[in-house]
Amino acid sequence: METKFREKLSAINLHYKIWMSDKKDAGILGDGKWQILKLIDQKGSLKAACDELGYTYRRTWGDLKKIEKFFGFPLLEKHRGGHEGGKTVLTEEGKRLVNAFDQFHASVDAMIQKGFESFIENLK
Amino acid sequence: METKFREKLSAINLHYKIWMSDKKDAGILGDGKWQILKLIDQKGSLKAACDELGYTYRRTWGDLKKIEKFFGFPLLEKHRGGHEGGKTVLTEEGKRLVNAFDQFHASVDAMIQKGFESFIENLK
DNA sequence: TTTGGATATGCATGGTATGACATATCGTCA
DNA sequence: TGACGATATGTCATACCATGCATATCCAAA
Repeated sequence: METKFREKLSAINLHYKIWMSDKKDAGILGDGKWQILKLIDQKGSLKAACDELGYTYRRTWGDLKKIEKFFGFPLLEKHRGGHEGGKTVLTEEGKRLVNAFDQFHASVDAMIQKGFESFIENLK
Repeated sequence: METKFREKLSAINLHYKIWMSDKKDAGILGDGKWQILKLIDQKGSLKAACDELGYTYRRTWGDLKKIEKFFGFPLLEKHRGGHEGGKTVLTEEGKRLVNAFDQFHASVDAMIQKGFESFIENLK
């Protein structure tokens, strides 16, 4: 089947976002916070993680505050002071959350890609 | 396994968005346009569809213009004038696009829900 | 040939998200 | 014990986008 769509299909880029919210739809965890949590733990520093991802410290700090407020317990071990200025790593719960989201995301990634390919086929 | 997360898990709502864009990341088709396209065809009217979904006519009109500009051919048959003021229905291509997105969305819906349940289980 | 209601489009404005800036606090190590 | 650099937090400016308002255009039916 030849359709008018054919020549445009390769110009289409697929995007998607998954996130979780509380009852009031205030964002809790999404791709952004997930990434930054992972990188914070890897680098041992909130600031360093922000710098690398190009996020502002101010904003990220607010995001992390929200997610911890929602759960009611810390996901991060934050330390101020010291010669290095401070450091931040994930708590056990933080690691658990990130790992769960890792798995979720990986399974969704694969499926969405497959579904998108079918979508394109259907338009050919 | 009993974790600190347990009591909060039921308060978490899952959301996701799928959309397509051109190379410049200008939105082409997403949940909003998909819904409105379907409803326009059903109602035979752009205005009626906007009213029902609570979208502004002004905005929706702009959205539809973008998607048609991207594809380079009409997805809608728009008629002005007449006693009824005018009417709008999908072209063959419009229907084809909506149907393809219908299928895509349905398959993703089911899969994401399943993945989310596993995510919750992992946190228990 | 007039009327009515939907399509079509420009523009002004106001609210919100975001970033930029400022500054306080902390604690370890040299 | 003082200096350093990261954590922690308030505030203000602004850029963006959604919304609303206004208005032009069209044509079938009465």
